[in-house]
Amino acid sequence: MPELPEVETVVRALRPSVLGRAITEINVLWSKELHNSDPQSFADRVTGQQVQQLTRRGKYILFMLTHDVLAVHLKMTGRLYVASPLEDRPDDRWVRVIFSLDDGQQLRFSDSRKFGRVYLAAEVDEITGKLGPEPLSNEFTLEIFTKGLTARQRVIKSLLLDQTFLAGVGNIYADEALWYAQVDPRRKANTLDPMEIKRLYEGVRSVLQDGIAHEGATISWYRKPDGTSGDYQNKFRVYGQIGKPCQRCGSPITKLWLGQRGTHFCSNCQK
DNA sequence: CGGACAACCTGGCGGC
DNA sequence: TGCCGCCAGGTTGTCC
Repeated sequence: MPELPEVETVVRALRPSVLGRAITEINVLWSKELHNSDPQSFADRVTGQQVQQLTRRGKYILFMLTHDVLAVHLKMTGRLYVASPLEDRPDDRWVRVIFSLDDGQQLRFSDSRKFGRVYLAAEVDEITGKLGPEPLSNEFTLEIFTKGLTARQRVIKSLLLDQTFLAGVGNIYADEALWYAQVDPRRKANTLDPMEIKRLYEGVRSVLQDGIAHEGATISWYRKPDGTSGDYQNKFRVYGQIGKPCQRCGSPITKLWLGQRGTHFCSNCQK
C-alpha cells in the first residue's frame, strides 16, 4: 500500500505527537509482527527509551530512540495513529502493537493483512543498509541513475521496484513515472537512451514530490494518521485508469502483468 | 544476474 | 442475501 509519499506523510503527521516522548509500555497483540524478537524481550528493550528523532528511509518509518532504532514497515495495510487510551478508532479491530507514551497517549499500529513489521536494532544500517539511494535526495543524481540503468538488463519497471536499486518507489509511482517519461514499462533498462533516462529521472522525482504535496494516494487502505484520505489518487495518469483516454495522446490506458504486478500504461505514447 | 512463482494474510468487491 | 473467486499499494526466499 504505502509508498514513499504515503510513508513520508505519515511521518510528518506523527512527528509532533511522538517527538520527545518516552515509551512507557508495549502491548503486542500479534507477535509475528515483530521481526526477530519476542514480545517480552522487545518490550524490555524498548521501554524507557525516548523518541529523539522520527524520520523515513525508503518505505521504513524510523524512530530514533535513546539507544536503539525502532522501525515500522507498513507493507500493504499498515496504519499508524495516536489516540488516547479510552478512545476507539475504526482501525482498532486490526491493531497489532500498542506503544504507550509518557504523555498518556498511545501510538497504535494497525495492520489487517498482518504483513507489516516492527524492527529493532542498535544501528539503523541493520534495517535499511541494503536500500538504494533516496530518490529525492541530492545523492541521487542523474549520473548515478544512468550508471545503474546501463548496467542492468532487467525490465525497467521491475528495476524501479527493486528497493536495493532505488528506495521508496512502489507499483503506483513506478507506473506514473514511466508514463511521465514516455517509456514502455517492458523495456530493458540498458536500452534506454540518454534522453529517456533523463525523462525517467525527472519523472520519478516529480511524481514522488507531487505525491507528497498531495499527502499520498488513497486507493483502499492508506489513511493519514488522522484517519482521512490523501488526494494524489485524483492525479493519476495511468494507475487504475484502464480504458480512460491518455492525458497526453488520447489513446486508452491499458493494463498488463509484469513481474506479477499489475502495470498500467499508454501503449501508444510510451515507447 | 534475472525471471517466475509461492508465501505471508485479510478484506472488499464484482458476479452469479 | 450469500457464496466464490479474484484482486490488492510489499517483500523475501527458492528454483531454474
